[in-house]
Amino acid sequence: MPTKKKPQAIPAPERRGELLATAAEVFAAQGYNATTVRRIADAAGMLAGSLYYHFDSKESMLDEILSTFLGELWEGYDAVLGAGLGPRETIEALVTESFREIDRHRAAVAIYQKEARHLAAQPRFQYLVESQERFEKAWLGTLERGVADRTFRADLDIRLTYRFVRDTVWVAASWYRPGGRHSPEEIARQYLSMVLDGIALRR
Amino acid sequence: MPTKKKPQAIPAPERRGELLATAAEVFAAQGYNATTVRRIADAAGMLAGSLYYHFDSKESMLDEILSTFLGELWEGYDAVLGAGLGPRETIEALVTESFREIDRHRAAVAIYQKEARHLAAQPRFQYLVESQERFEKAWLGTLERGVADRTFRADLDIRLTYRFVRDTVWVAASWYRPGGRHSPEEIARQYLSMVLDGIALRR
Amino acid sequence: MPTKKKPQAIPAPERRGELLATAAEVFAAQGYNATTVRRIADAAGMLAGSLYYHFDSKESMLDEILSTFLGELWEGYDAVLGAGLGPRETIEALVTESFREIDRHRAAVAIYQKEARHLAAQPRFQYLVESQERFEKAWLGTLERGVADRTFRADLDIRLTYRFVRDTVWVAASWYRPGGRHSPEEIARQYLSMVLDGIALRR
Amino acid sequence: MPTKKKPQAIPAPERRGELLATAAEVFAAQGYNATTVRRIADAAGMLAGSLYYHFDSKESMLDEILSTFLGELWEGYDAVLGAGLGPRETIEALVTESFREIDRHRAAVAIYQKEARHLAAQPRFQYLVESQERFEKAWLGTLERGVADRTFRADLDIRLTYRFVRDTVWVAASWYRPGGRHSPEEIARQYLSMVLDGIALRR
DNA sequence: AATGAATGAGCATTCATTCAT
DNA sequence: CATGAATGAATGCTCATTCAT
Repeated sequence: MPTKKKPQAIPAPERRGELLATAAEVFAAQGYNATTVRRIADAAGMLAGSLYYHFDSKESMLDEILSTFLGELWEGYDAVLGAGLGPRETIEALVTESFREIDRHRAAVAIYQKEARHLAAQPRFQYLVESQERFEKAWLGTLERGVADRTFRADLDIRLTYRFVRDTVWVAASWYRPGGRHSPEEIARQYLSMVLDGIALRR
Repeated sequence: MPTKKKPQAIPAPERRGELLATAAEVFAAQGYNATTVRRIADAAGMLAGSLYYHFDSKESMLDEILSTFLGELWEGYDAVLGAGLGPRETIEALVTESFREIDRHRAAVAIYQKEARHLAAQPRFQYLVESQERFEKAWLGTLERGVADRTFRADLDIRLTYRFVRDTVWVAASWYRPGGRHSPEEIARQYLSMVLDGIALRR
Repeated sequence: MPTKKKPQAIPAPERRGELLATAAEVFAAQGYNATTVRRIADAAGMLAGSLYYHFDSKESMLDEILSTFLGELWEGYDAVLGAGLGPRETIEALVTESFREIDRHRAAVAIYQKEARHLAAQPRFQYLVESQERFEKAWLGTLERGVADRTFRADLDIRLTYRFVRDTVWVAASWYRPGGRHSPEEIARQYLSMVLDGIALRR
Repeated sequence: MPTKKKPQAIPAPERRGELLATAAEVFAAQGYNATTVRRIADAAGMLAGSLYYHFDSKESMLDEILSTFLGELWEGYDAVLGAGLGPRETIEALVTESFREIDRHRAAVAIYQKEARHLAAQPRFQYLVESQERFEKAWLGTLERGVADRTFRADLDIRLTYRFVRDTVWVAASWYRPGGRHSPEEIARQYLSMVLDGIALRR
């Protein structure tokens, strides 16, 4: 947790961040719907009603958690996509960036995995749909470039391949624990090795 | 599926099955907790209270859906595991069987993915834990055999590899729609090709 | 339970009686409100809905149980009250008759004790109020006669005495089990001895 | 009683007490099962859900009402039983204490009378059984001492006598209204006179 | 900033009752 | 006579949210 908040006057935006981190952890552990505002408040050491001084609603906490996460994710992705790398290097960089993101925002990623689909139906979470579309465009485009320049195999259904790679990376958030045996970079390397070269021994 | 039953003298135990299929569909679409008994009843064309003539509780519907699914899954898996196949053929058969299961029980698989973790804490759903342990033993054992006999690569963390393969297969339930472009067997073949040989073109 | 019902044709009024006895037993054991129609049906070996062939409603079962009991009770009481006995002999006869009634209709008496007060508010059970009024008149009148002719003590509040005697007798239904150690007449004798002469040893 | 609280800074734990008194009154009047949480809330001038801010459940209200009552009852009883009185004086003191308790906790006593038997089956209300056993031991023991020292008659079945005295006292709660014509002590005196010496005039 | 108390809508579940067969 | 299936109103309870202090 960040520094001690200053005695007074200043709005203490850090408090927001702390509370959101707490909320994200609980949402990830119990699921958004199953999480009561009271449990978040308990975890934050306050009463349920007090959260409403900081946030409009339970939903707006979720909103802020997800949009903050997606903001940072796209910062990283955009840097990769704008770097002019080849298809294979782009995939490698995106996967590595993804595992770093899982490391930094594990709770947010887990929430995203569980809740994105049904949240996407609400206007408020329209940006989830947009993000997903950009996401698909970036990955699918890279795979297509790779097939075209013979980096990737041409005999696979490309949408199936896209889903394979995408899922393969992100589900890791469901078991990944920051500070565990493997660093995000190490996990990325192993995953890339499996995705690119397969698990069968080459002869 | 909520097709109206024919105006004949249908035996009745089928009614249970119909209702469970309806419930599974709704659970899969909205999540177990977010699904109200009323919505299930709506989908079944009856009133909420009427469901309780057939089932003890919302939870017992979930229970019956999951245990039925796992029962059939293990029937298939046990046949594969008892067939005396080599590691690669075993993995191929398990993956194919899994996609067939996704095809037959898409809703149940989706529910399992979303809810298994927190349900496992309840005594009533202890069998989820047991199933998961058997599952892990079967897959991990096969991978280890494969590493030993040089079917699979020895340079990968084996637990990471297990998770990779496992997740890779089952998340497919989140996008798979029965009756779509690809048959389960076709999807299995493509997934196996990616998992075993990778997506990179071999030189 | 009575004789085997005849093969057909005749409406079998005995069946009603059997069912009412079953219902009374369950009402007495669990309380009227807490008793579900299903439990009565279970105890009678049929399904809940089937009871409605015999009775209009759960309430009408209760009604029939109570009115039958009160009918028999008043038959006995009226015989006593019309016999021209002295106050002490009247009290003795009423108490003895009451214990006989408890012996014959234990369930009904227990139900009466628990439910009469709040049932009395409903028009349908108006007869409970009337019965209670006749009851009070009979007992109070007898006690007053006894005070007047110096059979009973004059130094006691007569309404208090009435309640004392009345409650004393009827609560016995809450612990009395037919076929137990004491016959109704034996219990009546002991109660009368206590009520009339007290439990203290006379010097 | 639902008197509006004064517009001051009242400590708040009193609120619990007020609500419990209200609930007890309703339970006593309608029976525990027949009482809806909504009716209690109505009587307290709030909505049903609001009660759950103060209490865990309807059952825990009942629990608190009964255990509070029994706690105070045993405080009084223990003082009497520890005072080293003779059998007759002990009975007199217990009866007087009981009527005082009825005066103070009329609703709780009435609830106890109606519900204790079936509540006793639940583990949560085990203390009702224990209390009843201590109760029986105290009364039965006192009666036995009295028979031994020739204070009480030897020609009566002692268990029957116990039930007689016990019921005789406690049913009074069903008609007693605090603030009525007779003080608890006056009623106790009359009851004792009847129980000990009988209602028949001595010659 | 936070508390304590309350709101009100909604939920899973129960149950007396109905009715076609 | 009895069953199987359904109804619909009510019940205990939960929970996001509000607001005066």
